[in-house]
Amino acid sequence: MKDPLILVIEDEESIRGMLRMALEIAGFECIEADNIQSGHTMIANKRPDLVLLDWMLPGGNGIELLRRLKREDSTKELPVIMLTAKTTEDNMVQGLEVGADDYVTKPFAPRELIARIKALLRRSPGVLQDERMQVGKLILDGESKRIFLGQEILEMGPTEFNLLHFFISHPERAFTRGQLLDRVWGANVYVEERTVDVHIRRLRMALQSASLDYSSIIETVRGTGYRFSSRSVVPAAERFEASGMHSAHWQ
Amino acid sequence: MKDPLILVIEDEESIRGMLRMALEIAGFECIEADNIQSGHTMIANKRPDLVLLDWMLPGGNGIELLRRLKREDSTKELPVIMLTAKTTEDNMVQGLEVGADDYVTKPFAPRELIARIKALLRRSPGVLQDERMQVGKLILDGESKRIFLGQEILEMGPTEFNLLHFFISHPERAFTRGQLLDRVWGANVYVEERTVDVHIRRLRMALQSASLDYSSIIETVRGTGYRFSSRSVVPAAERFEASGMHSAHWQ
DNA sequence: AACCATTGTCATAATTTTGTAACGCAAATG
DNA sequence: CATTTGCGTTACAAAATTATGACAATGGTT
Repeated sequence: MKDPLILVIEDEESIRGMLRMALEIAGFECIEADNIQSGHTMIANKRPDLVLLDWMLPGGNGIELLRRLKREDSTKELPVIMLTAKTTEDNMVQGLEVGADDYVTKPFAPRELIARIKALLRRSPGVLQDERMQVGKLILDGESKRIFLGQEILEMGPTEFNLLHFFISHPERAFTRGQLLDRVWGANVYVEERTVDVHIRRLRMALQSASLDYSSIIETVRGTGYRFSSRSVVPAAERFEASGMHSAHWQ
Repeated sequence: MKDPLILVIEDEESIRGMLRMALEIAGFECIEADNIQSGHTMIANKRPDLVLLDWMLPGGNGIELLRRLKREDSTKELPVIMLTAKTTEDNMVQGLEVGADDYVTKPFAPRELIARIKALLRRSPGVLQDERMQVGKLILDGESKRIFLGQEILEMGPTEFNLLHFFISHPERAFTRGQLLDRVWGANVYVEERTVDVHIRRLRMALQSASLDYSSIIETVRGTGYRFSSRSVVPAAERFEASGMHSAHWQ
């Protein structure tokens, strides 16, 4: 999985440096801004997973930015940790009230900061996930992270699960290996394109149970890549029912 | 078991937001009202398990609503926690006199609030604690805080008990280590994610008696976390019986 | 104070999953 | 047909992820 991206908005060069080092050691990607202005821009462009925001900043108070972030829907969910020099209760309270997800007072122990960052980050991924989709007798349950074929549970690795998840939500459409790598493996991951073939095979293998064989639901599009198509396996009757909901439905 | 439903009656948007986040992380359902009026309506319609009531509210004092709630039989039992900005003894006393079950002064630590909510919910029957749940031959008795496997009593530490309690109330669903930390250990607890592994192991160890071995009822979901699934241990016949009660029932 | 149970962390072992390379067949090309 | 190109398969070693055992800190008891 890709390293989480942390944006540090802090004007003091030395503190930024320390933070960058601590963050990178802990395995985070790190980008920096030294003022509200560029900080806001970076949030819009780089889409960080979390923001460390200094309380006092030139060109506008830090809490001002925080307020703006929590007001906009697009950034409302973005976790923000306030960095404050003062220990006064006032600041903390005000920060939390405006919507900071946590705050840390300088000087802070890097270890504690990292722990808090992790604590916040672990809440993020579970938001956009748990759906349930079905095509024919093939069911993908995002909650339990399982695949059912009829009554049986299919065993497969995480990558195959993600691949199937992507396919089942983008049916009847051909993707190149490159597209699959970008959208299933994630951008900026350098992996041989032919590796996709191997995972396609593993997925096909997994798509057969004792009684049913759905392996051909993933079709090869020669010269292009692969396509998930229910036409090849799902009987006509079921197909009609499913197609009405764009080949998948949730319950 | 369905998550307890908490109603937050509070006019300040930012505080509501913070509360919602804290509550949801702690595993509660959350609905909100920004004034006495709609708050009262929601209590009647949604039947929350507990109410967080701000002291000062537009359209009628918060304590006014509290008084009304405690007067009516239908809502007399409904636990209410007052939120007050002032630390003055007066308010607190007045609130408790009118029948608030607890009160918390702002600024409050989310952790403390959650703890108090749980403490209150424990008292109301059938909501949080005193339940008895069963999956196969595994029985969790909330009152005695004991676990039975068939005839035997299983020994385990508090954390393992809580973990099992959480799992048994949320079966057939995969959780990340982070989610487990948030919901079993509590929000705002900074613990290494790997620690979950260790407790899972301890729980699995505990889940075997002399005659029965239920350790595999906790499945590891590679790349994600863990899942409590009765499929692996409970015979089909029993499974049917249990599933009808959503895999758990209480007395 | 000594003891015991419980916890959170590490270090290390055990397993699974992943990415590649290699080989052979099948489908286009001409 | 002979070639070339693309894909399916298999086998492996590297990389990730989990399981496990040990240990020190903590907190409560006796």
